[in-house]
Amino acid sequence: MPVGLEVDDMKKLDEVVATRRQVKQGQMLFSNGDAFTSLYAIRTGFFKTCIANEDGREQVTGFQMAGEIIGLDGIVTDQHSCNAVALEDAEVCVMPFSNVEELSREFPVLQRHVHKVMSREIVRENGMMMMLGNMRAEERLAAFLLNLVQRLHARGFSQSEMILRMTREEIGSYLGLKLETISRTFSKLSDDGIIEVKQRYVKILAPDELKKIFNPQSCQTCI
Amino acid sequence: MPVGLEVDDMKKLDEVVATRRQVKQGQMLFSNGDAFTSLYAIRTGFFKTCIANEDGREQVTGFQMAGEIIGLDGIVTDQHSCNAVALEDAEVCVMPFSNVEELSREFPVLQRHVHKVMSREIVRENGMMMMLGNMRAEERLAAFLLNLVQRLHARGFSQSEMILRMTREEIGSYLGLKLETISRTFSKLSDDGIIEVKQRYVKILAPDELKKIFNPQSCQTCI
DNA sequence: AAAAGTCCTTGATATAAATCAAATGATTAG
DNA sequence: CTAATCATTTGATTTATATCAAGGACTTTT
Repeated sequence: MPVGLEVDDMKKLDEVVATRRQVKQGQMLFSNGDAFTSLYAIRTGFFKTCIANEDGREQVTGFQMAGEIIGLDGIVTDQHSCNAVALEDAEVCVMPFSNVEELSREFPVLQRHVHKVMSREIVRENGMMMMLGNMRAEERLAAFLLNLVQRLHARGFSQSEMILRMTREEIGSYLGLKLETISRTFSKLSDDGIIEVKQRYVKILAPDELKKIFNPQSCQTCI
Repeated sequence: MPVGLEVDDMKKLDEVVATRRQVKQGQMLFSNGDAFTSLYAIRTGFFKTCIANEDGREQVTGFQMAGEIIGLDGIVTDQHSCNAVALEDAEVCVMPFSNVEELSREFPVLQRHVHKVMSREIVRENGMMMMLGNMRAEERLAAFLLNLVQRLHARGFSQSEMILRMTREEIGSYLGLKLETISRTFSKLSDDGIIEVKQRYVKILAPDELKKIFNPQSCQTCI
């Protein structure tokens, strides 16, 4: 994944991702309390990570798709502190963390890459704190849809259409809202002609309007 | 900071933290957009990190005290994405990140330490998402106070008393609440005899009651 | 094809926290 | 020492979202 490596070096790096693992829809890649041994690079499929309170309340902490890394939560205590659930059949590369660390010492470019992956996750979660602490339901959903479609587009999919892999309840949990609020907000955006929604299918009809909801200042067409 | 090093190794590590920097109360150690060059280990003082929306809304993303590391947000883009503001006169060790990376390659124990620091921050932010997404005002403030006093106690301070370094507004921003709600919740906890509050001074009178509010299940004395 | 189970939508009502407002208490500047 | 500013508390009211409830749509099972 990191660039700037020689062919021979690449072979060494391949060792780190030698083994793969299939995860069926609904199954867990790892769960809270599991011993931490490896990071996982998602090859195909779609995951959610979530944590649960003692009194049963659940918080989805992220949705991850192909090319993204999960498992970073386990490093600090050598135990995972969240559950990683496949929302569709998935395949991951298992990257034993001791290998990752060993090769990071050998290849500065890999080391830098690992650091960036972790920093990116910290910055993402900072943004989530802003969402959860300051934004209204419509803003949260707009930001969520824009982020999702942008990540899908970066993987070669449409920049306006998508099939959601998660339920309204899971979106709600991620955004700190109840499923009814998610549903109502979808309906509102649909009534306003900004998106088209049919169950899990979402089409963004007016991306600039959506951006304006998320962030009134930064809209391209309304300056 | 990491353990398991020889004396000679320690000297090398000292190089990484050779320079120090004073930050006066109210001043910024770094701010959004600044080039990222270094991590900072807080020697003395107290910081907040915060991000600001384009439309002026501010989210405090963390409070940091002696022994903690700030600046990890800058790694991913080589630019800082938040502001770090000293809430009291502070001194930090400047750790040029290139040195940190270089020495990490040489000393696996340091490498592991850096990874744990980053993972800890990810896990902390996961917990904040749970707070902001699922908990009521009283639970958030209880969790906040317990966390703060626990960190202070780990540094040799009282396990029941503390002087807050931040305003009600900053606590509110961190917890996704308005300052009036923080004030009312302080008053409620005080009326219930769980804490004593006099402006910035807080004394925890009934720690188990506070834990029960934060997490009804995990209380020691109520099983 | 019918039944059962999810998931989703929508309406009516309740509620926690926000907002607006004013007074009080602390801290800083002159 | 006094004025001025800033931080905090408290009350009254509003509001966004949660909760409760019911029906509808889609999916899976039999």
